[in-house]
Amino acid sequence: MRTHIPSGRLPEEPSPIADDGDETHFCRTCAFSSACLSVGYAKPQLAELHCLVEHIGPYHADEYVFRTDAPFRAIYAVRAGMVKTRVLDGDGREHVLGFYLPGEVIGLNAIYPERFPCDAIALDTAHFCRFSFPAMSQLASRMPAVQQELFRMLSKELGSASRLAGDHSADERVAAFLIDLGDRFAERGFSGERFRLSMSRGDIANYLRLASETVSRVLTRFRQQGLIAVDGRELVLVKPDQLRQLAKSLIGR
Amino acid sequence: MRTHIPSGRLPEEPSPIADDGDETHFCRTCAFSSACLSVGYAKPQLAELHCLVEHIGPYHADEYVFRTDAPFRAIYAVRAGMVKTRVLDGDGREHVLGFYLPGEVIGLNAIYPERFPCDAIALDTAHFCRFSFPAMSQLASRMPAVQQELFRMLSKELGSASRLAGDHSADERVAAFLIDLGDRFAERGFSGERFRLSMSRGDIANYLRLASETVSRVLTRFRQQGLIAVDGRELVLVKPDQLRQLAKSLIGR
DNA sequence: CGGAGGATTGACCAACGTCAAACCCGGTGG
DNA sequence: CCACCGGGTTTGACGTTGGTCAATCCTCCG
Repeated sequence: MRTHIPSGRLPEEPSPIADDGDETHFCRTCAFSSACLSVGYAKPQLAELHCLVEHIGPYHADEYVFRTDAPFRAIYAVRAGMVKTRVLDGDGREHVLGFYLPGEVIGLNAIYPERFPCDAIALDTAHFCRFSFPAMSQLASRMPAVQQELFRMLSKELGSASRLAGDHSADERVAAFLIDLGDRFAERGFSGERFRLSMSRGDIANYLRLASETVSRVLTRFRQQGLIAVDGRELVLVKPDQLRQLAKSLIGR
Repeated sequence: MRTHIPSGRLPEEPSPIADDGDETHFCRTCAFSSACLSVGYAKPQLAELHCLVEHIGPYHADEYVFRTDAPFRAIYAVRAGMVKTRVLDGDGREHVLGFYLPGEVIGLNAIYPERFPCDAIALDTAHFCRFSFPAMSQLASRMPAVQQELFRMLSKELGSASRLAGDHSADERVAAFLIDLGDRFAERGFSGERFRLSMSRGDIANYLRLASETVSRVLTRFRQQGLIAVDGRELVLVKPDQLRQLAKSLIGR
């Protein structure tokens, strides 16, 4: 059974697309814009960053952005759409490492092995900025703010990876997942309480280490309890505080 | 019941201690030595690294090296002994993020939040090198090899964090844990098949998301199957290949 | 209108957690 | 020297959460 989502099809929400960069401006949501702008680099320095960026896309749902074992040459910032990264284990079971929104960066886990340790697959129609990593680290040597931003991104991702590693109930994990996604949408200027889950229930399950049936059941229960409203992949967090309460053992401190 | 470990108390094994650094030499196992030496930096540059290092310790078992929420100023390389990092969740349950051997570095996950997101607790008598992080990143800007090494360490840790996040049976997780530890001992020049588990069964359990009883049961089963020999915390991997086989869904791609 | 893939729901089951008892070892003090 | 104590470890019995299998439904498409 479905819940009718209150005011229809999210008419006035900005779509989670930030494809607004050009030759001299960063996309509104870009992970790197803050690295430079906030520290006051002027246009000429920005140009350096721009000249190592390559806009790629569109990729359509289910298309690979990069594949496991491909040699690592670049990191990718999501400009529009949504992606998942995943590994397939020996038995062919999928483990989803993460979902990435516009403004977020993928490929950082490939630096050490010098090959991508995972696949990246578009969930939506998605666009990216590709940053050559050698060029990027060279730039980082000259621009401490860029270096700092790379350190921060890596460290941040380390934090979220270990959050998932904890052992928690299905309810806690699903609640934490919804809250985290909402917070990240909000961080990028979208609504944090009303958004689209571009991934399938199976993807969510493979991310949270649950069976897709369990994800389904938990979502249904949350809906019955009035915590959320779901219509297919459209989602509203009706009682975010209560969800956050549920999730607090995971979200941590 | 206990297995008598073949040749007694590991008499001729080098103890996992690498406290052999001085004012002009790195410890044999140091994570940073390769960053500089392998790229051919001469003594003067090395001196720069040395002057931002501070030797601290000894810490005894159960002593804190740093605590959750303490402001982040430095990263720590283990010189001798073993440490765990851990978080306590809302209900006071412990989640162990990792165990660290001589030559490995802790504190990288504190860069982004600018506070330590976890406690670090000695399991043994342990010594450390403390590297001021501001000084370190400044140095990284001037020495690409240092910057590169930091990126690599962060990326590597990201890899291991997501490995644990997968969903696997208790057997697979314990096997992977033993193999991983052995590989890391070997990487640092110690025996990879005969070593001491400085942490309690409970610590292992909190790391692997199992109950300590389950860890105990799996270890006894492995012993009965002749895969390992255990005497308290002394361990021998009798059939590493078979363990690696068991662990492959976790270790591998 | 029909087909296909995802989502939901239900019934059953197994892996692992919980609770509890016994055990082992090292340490301490009489 | 030995008895006692205490924490960690092992082992056993049992319960619960979430996985598996299967049927149905829904929705998006052609």
